[in-house]
Amino acid sequence: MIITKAGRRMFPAMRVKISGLDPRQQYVYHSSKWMAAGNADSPVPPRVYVHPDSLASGETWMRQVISFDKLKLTNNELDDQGHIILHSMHKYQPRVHVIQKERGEELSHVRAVPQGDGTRTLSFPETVFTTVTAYQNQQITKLKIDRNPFAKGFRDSGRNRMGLEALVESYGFWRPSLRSLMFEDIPGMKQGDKVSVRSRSLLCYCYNNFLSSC
Amino acid sequence: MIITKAGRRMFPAMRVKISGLDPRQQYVYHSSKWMAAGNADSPVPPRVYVHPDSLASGETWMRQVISFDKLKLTNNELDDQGHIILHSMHKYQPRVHVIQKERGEELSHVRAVPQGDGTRTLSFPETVFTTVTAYQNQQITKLKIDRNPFAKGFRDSGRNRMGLEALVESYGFWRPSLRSLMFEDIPGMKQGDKVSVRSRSLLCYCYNNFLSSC
DNA sequence: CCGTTAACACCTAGGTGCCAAGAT
DNA sequence: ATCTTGGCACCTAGGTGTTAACGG
Repeated sequence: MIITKAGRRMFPAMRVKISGLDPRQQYVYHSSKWMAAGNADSPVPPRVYVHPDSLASGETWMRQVISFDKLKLTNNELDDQGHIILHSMHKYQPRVHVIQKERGEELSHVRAVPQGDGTRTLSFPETVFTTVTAYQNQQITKLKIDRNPFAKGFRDSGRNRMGLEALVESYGFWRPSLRSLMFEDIPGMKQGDKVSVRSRSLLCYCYNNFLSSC
Repeated sequence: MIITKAGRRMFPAMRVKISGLDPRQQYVYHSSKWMAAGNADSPVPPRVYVHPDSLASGETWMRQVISFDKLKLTNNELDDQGHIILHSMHKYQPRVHVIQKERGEELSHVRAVPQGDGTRTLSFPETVFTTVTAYQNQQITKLKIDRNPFAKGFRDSGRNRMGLEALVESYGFWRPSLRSLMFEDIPGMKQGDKVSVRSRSLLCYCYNNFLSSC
């Protein structure tokens, strides 16, 4: 994933369909978790992306696909735009937090995600990605240009579509697949089985698994 | 103000600075109230525009000017985009509601504004406007073109700036003036004097008073 | 006759990868 | 060497008044 100082979107965006919620007031958080690869060289407190539709009822969240397409990544540790701060050349795994609204707690881009019974944390291993400042692999570049509407200016309309795209399609990843969610090991959290999540837009992430660099 | 079926913004937008709030959780609503001019020919239930920053603390609201520039007006009574539905050739007065968040009440574009001690309703007589589908007065047109960045394509950069603009400037309206707020006569509401509001962008509205049509 | 509509040219605002230049 | 930066051309997305055609 390309990151800059000014902040760029994550493409493709995390898109999720959720069910099994109580039609009560809920949030959806989205955050990023730093994965392995070196010791603690991250002095920056982690941030979360609060979905702009928050605060909304469970009924509202379940009605349609929840898209995090306005989320922006940056490598600027002094960022004051509320973007998710990442380090280049590191591997990350996006996480989605479903947080039940209780009492008068405030939403915040900087505050840590409240933990406890009211919090569900989901993560999909196929959405793991590596941050870069310039693409290392020409096939990833091609894929981004073909899929991202904002990159249409670089499209080579007459090219033959063979390559990784056809390969990945043969794996059946390009169609949304129903995923059971994976609760993380948060102390005191019940591993309730009522919530299910459908992950979409997996295609490009799959490339990140096929190719070691992105 | 121009209204269409698809929905157009109100220009200039309502911009307000508020003080005297308790730094607790608050909303800011914005709605429109139909004024006089004929009997009840409005079978459509009135809508309100919920400021996108809602829900936020009083501290947040007081920190900067609150702009309602994304509010859209429409003359389509079957509108399903949540826009404010108005009738053409009628006079309206925008209102701002400051609503204290209590319990678990939900925000809604259609629900009526809750009334009681926790609600303050403000209105500025100088922001009264008349709805049209085509401008009736060439000076209003000129003003809109000169002030609205999206209408820059119609600007006649070499024109002489004399006319109503100079006239209104002589009245001192083009500078933000501190306005004491006017609480409406809502039963059971205390006329507390702690809240003050600074209304901005009054210039164009003033034209609506100088000119009978807009 | 007059109010309304929809397509239009022209803007603002912002999201792409590219590429030459800079930084380490 | 390798990674990073900032300006760029090229897009999407959407906000203007205009204008001709429409409709009561």
